[in-house]
Amino acid sequence: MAPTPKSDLLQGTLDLLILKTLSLDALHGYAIAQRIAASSRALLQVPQGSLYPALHRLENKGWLAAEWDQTETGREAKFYTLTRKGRLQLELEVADWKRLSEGIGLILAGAEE
Amino acid sequence: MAPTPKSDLLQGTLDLLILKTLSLDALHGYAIAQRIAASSRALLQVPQGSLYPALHRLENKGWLAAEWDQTETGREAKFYTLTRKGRLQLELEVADWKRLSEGIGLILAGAEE
DNA sequence: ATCGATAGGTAGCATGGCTAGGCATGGCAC
DNA sequence: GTGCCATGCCTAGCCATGCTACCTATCGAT
Repeated sequence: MAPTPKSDLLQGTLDLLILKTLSLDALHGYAIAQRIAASSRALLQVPQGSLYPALHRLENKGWLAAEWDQTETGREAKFYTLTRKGRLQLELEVADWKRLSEGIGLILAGAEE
Repeated sequence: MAPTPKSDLLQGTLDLLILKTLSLDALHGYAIAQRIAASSRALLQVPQGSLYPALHRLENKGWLAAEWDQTETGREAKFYTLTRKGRLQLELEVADWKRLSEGIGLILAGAEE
């Protein structure tokens, strides 16, 4: 499949990815990772050991709410939804990302002054 | 000037910025920070407490070489140049950055599957 | 004389993702 | 029927990296 799956992403982007993904659908953790991989055409892959701690972190910050429910296949899973604070945070992180990627883009383009 | 100068950038991008900046010119540390700010139209700003340790780190990894010289204004300053290894590393980091920013772009665009 | 800009540096902290494990269940192939 | 893979959740401990907050020194302009 991908020539270099290359697991690690940059610090700080994981929250953004999770928040954005959950802004479209309430999902359980495992499905979040799948959705991120699918939506990014496998460019980004989130290892479980990064995902679950991140979900707990975001929940502690009040950006996500969790509840146990059943998946379509009848299994128990913890579903996460964005809170109002989470939506605000998502907007902030999107803005930060745009600033950063624009800045880096300028520099990589070799813009002088 | 910028509404939210917002100091901190994402972890992992600093090396890329330094390497790219030095790929165009040999510069001393202080000038690197200025160049990054100028090239990014002040979107990105590197605090000294991040910059100097990073330069030492990159030098230890063999990606930069340093030597003391004089600035145009006659001051002593430590000028850094990219090594061959540094150029290779730059290519890697540029590729990683593209993968990441493309991936995030897809997700923010709401691409499904 | 003093202040801002130029130029370099350090110590210590906090964050946050990774590796590497573990646990449990369900469905499918053999 | 049993063994394995996918699904689903989790934690401990490490380590890399950038940040804040300092310090030092020189130079030019006020």
